[in-house]
Amino acid sequence: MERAESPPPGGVRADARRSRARLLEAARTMFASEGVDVSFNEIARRAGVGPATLYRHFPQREDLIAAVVGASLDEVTALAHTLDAELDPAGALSQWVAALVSHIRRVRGLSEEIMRALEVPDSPLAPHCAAALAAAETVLVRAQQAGRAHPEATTDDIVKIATAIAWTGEQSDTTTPATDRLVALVLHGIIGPGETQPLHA
Amino acid sequence: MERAESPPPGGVRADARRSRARLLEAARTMFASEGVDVSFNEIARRAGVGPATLYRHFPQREDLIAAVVGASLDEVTALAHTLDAELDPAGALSQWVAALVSHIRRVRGLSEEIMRALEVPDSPLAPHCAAALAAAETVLVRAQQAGRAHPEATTDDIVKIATAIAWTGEQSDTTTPATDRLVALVLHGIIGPGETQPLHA
DNA sequence: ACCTGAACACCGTTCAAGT
DNA sequence: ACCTGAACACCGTTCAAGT
Repeated sequence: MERAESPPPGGVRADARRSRARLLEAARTMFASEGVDVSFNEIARRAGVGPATLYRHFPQREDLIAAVVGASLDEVTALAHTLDAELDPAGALSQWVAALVSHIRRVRGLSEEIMRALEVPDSPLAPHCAAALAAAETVLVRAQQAGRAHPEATTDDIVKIATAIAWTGEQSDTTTPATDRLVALVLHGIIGPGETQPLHA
Repeated sequence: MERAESPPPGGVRADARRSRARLLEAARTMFASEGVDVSFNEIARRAGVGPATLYRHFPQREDLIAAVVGASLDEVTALAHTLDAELDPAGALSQWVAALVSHIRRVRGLSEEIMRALEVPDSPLAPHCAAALAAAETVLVRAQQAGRAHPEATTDDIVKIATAIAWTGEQSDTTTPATDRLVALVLHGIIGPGETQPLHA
């Protein structure tokens, strides 16, 4: 979906279009290498535009973040339906959570942005979060109906816990297995009536 | 325990002692109100000393943080033994995790520091984390021996998950019940063989 | 031995001026 | 309509100079 703001009558000027594209490209590469907390001024520098131009196109930092990583978040959302169709209830739920965690982990600092967007609903990232919550409902409800998920768990719980696990070890590039462990542990439950399945999901 | 650095032969000068005390006091109040990410310069200003004096006493930001909140962390550590003596295995484990979460939540930004300290072992906060891990072992092992905790769960898992939950909602002052829910959910397990206990711990 | 305040390079953000 | 570069107030950190 496109920006809701109506473009000027004569259409968007060519230089504006070009600036926006360069900013997005610069942000994409810098987010991927340095994380979401890179200097705003440096993104502008890298894009070859003035700082004010960056602010004109993306008034809030989160606007830029949403423009860059929103689509990637939507991918995970879409994945839920695939998993739901192909796997058993418990499998679909746990695979989806694992996928969500690994997606969030791909950009340093993203977990914090998502957590904020979950709390303040007028964030630019909020629509993508809402979509993810809807996707979570698909897999969660099915697992609950099959008696394979706690009946009181909510989609909010699921997404928050996934985000929190993704945040874990964000400081020092912990390898994926470490967070996989936590996902498995959380999903299988720490205190329970003595199930002894091994932890590797 | 005191700083390992040996004091100068003539003892610590009075003004140095006073500066240190003022810095700690200023940091304590500002950490409590604003969180751990307050401006270093402003702490110095509040303490009535120059910036360089702050750096002299606490070369790394984490040195100051450890000096201010270390003791509070040690309280939770001590609590483990009390709970262990008074409660059943599962109760002691879950109460301790809940206490850990609520302690970390009292200072905004602290969760991030603790997570870092868990990963990089030469952090000034690391000793306090190590103590907490040892305390976790007490309650965890007992719960495991009683068959009330996953046999493959480690103390590292416990403390990391608690820290991650504490981080949850740190952005927007979520009320305690919200994190209590997550603690209960994580402890009881999301996917398990159909236990239907209610979520309020 | 310890403190001070000025200094440096940076940051986020805005504003007047250009085309 | 859009961009520019200078500007402002701030930050973390360091350094020469004081006592």
